[in-house]
Amino acid sequence: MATGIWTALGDPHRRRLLDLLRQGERSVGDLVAGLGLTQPATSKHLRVLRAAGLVQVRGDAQRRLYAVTPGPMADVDVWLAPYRQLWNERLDALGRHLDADVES
Amino acid sequence: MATGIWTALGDPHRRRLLDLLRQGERSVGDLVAGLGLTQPATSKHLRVLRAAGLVQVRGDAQRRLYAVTPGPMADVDVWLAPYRQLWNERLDALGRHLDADVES
DNA sequence: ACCGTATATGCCTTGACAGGCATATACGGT
DNA sequence: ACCGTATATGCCTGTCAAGGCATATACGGT
Repeated sequence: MATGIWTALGDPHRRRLLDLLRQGERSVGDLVAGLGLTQPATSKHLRVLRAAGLVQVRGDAQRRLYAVTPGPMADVDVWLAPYRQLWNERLDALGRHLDADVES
Repeated sequence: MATGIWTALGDPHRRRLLDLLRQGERSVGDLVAGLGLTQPATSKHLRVLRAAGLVQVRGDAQRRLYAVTPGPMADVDVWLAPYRQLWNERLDALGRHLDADVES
């Protein structure tokens, strides 16, 4: 059940992997090239992402095609939501402040 | 400049701290009680949050009152945005699928 | 000046994680 | 059956972060 979504997203390499996968399915080889890490290291990151439910795998002959499954990110989004409201309030306040400056 | 926003938010205790601070300013003592950790451990978490620009401190006699400054979370939000679009598409697709089922 | 309260910092141990290399496994082609 | 390609796993090492305890610092009251 989406163990460690934050941990999974905490690593920059893994975020980069997801960004690469946003363009569509990619083989591990492609991802290795895109990451600059070794193949084993890349595979391990993919494992973490899979465990977190953030990616899906599909076998294609000896290749494995990964695709992003963003569902679990909703958890992060949900946590973030109340704060989004907070920082929007502050931006609004800033906007009003600037408007007031202009008017004065 | 908001170093390690993901790292800062990665720890559950720190997220809990932020959730506590969402209600308003709190002293370290209050936060210690709310966390269940020791006071030094709590202070260290607060240090990380401060370094990430997620909280602000204000001195009040010997107490230090912390308040949340959610600005840096926008970075996370920005990163998340394209995926939000992705999972909304999927939810929409699911919705259409269910509608189709209902219609059939 | 001293003391108590509130908070921060230092030191230490432990556990988790990343990444490299070597190796195992999966699979198709011949 | 064998081989090459593609990917996963095991093992090892270094790094880093968390949390506990002891201690330093800040500050107000007396």
